[in-house]
Amino acid sequence: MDNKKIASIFEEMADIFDIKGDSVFKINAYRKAGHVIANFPYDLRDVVAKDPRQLENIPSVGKGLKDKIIELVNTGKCEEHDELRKAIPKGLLELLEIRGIGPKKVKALYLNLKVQSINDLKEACEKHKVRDLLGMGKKTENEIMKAISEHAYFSTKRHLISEAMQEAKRVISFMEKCDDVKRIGYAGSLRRRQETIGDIDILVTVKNPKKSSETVMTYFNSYREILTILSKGDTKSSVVLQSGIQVDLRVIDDESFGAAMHYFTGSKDHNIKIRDLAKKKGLKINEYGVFKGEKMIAGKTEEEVFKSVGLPYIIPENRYNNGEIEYGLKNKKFPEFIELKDMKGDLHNHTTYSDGKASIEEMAEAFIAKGYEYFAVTDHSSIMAIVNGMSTKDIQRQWKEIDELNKKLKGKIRILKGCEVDILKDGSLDFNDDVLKQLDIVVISAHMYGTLPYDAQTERLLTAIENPYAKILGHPTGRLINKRAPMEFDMEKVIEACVQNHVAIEINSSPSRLDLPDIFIKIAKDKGAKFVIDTDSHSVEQPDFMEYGVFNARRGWLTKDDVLNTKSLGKFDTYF
DNA sequence: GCCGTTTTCGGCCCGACTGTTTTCAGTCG
Ligand SMILES: Nc1nc2c(ncn2[C@H]2C[C@H](O)[C@@H](COP(=O)(O)OP(=O)(O)OP(=O)(O)O)O2)c(=O)[nH]1
Ligand SMILES: [Mg+2]
Ligand SMILES: [Mg+2]
Ligand SMILES: [Zn+2]
Repeated sequence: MDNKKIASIFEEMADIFDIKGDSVFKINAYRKAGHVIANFPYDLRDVVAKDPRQLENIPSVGKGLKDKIIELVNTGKCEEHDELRKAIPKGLLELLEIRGIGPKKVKALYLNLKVQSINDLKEACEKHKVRDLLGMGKKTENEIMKAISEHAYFSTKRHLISEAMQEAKRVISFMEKCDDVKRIGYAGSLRRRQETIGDIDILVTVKNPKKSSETVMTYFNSYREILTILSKGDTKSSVVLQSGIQVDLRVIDDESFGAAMHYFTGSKDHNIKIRDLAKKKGLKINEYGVFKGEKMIAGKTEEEVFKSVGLPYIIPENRYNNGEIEYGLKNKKFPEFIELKDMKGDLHNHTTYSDGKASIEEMAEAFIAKGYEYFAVTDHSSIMAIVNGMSTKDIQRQWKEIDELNKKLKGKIRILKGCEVDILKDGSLDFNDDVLKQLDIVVISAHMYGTLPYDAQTERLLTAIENPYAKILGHPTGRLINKRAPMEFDMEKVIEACVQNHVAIEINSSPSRLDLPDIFIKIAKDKGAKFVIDTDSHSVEQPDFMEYGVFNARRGWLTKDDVLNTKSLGKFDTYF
């Protein structure tokens, strides 16, 4: 019963309350708690074991949910949840996945037509029974049919940020060709640089909405990659692209740029909190501006919006209502978070010596182009035979090549000798000490035995971290977004061991890893950890991934000083 | 169900689009 499971139970309870028609505020409370718990960095099992009263300090958890969490942790289930599940057929919940179908329609379809699954719904539409229900008609039926086939065709998974970003840039360059567009930019989770992206949100401003919005919308809907147009109005249109990703376009008066960008960047929880603050000050904030009565008093820039509620500018990466607003109100100023330009090197990369696609020299050229001072070559160790892991002979041959290249590239870049050495099942490392002690950089990574039980996994990682040659803990959870779940282990213990043993924690920038995950970065910093931000490059293009790691580091409140590879050679090795 | 610089009750963000409606509910952002 980990945090994610507890969160999903509260979210499911919210859905069932919703279908039953319970209080919308209670439903929101369950949903919010689910969301907070899914992103809560401390393991609730530990909180319950140490001091269950602390649960009430979690925002959105009060007396009621505290008891439910305790029940879930101790017994593995929750009585009220079980009763709710019995109260409705299981298949009703999957109906909510269909676009345009919400709790009210689910209830009506079930009560009137005995619809209990997506299949039932499809049949009901085909037999034209849905159109007879109150509030539904022929068009509703058609839309549902369309939405069902879309649901069957496209995966419901969230998108990698790298892929969403590419798609967004194509849409934006198309939209830029429309003369009526004044300013354009991506918003939503993409602008917040969230680890995964649900859809692409794009904001367009125009000089004269009355004159231009229709033109802009029509132009948008002519984009050749569009599969379906979901909606089209004066200010807003949603479409689905051939690739299955949804694009939401919002068109607003350029005078409202700041308020619109703030609204559309979110997150939703951040927006709600900001609007609530405004309300308490006698103001109203929406996407058009900040209003005192009828009068717009701010909204040209995001800074104005924040200022109206007493806040300094908050970077998009941090807009989650998970502490940034309280901090801003109190301190009026944020730390200077790390930036991409602070990076001086990359300490985890692969070459043709294992599963990389480029030679050491080609990688060196790629990093020189980035303006770095140094990079480490860290190919796989021998147990990773499936990715051509290196034997001792291989790595010795590699050292020779690095020595020669370092002579050749002197003054341009410095290549460090390293290895991504596998953590074996017992926590020992996959090279002997003779090899390890000659390396500048030892990244220790677990690629195998990812499904060991919680305690065994924790012990294994601790043993590896305590190895005197270990320098960097590579992609700590081992997750592959949408493909492989993170390993289960005691994250707090692992972080603490890294701090004690002076092992830097990697923030792996590869978009399918993003590991250490963002939610743990801040608690690791608070425990005194040092970090490296690496790309784990396997080709000359992948050094570009660095920005994704930096964005996550910013979300984790890291400054330059927290990250070793913002320092020059010789300035960070003392940590290891 | 949660929460408190209007503290233990009475609020809880605010708005666009669609389809069906004759004034708005449902869904979504
Ligand atoms: N005030 C307010 N703003 C919202 C609400 N829902 C969405 N927004 C704003 C903030 C969101 O970041 C933005 C885009 O909505 P999305 O549904 O696309 O969410 P977002 O991009 O944050 O995450 P995603 O990766 O798409 O799931 O619209 C809401 O209920 N209230
Ligand atoms: Mg979005
Ligand atoms: Mg969206
Ligand atoms: Zn690697």
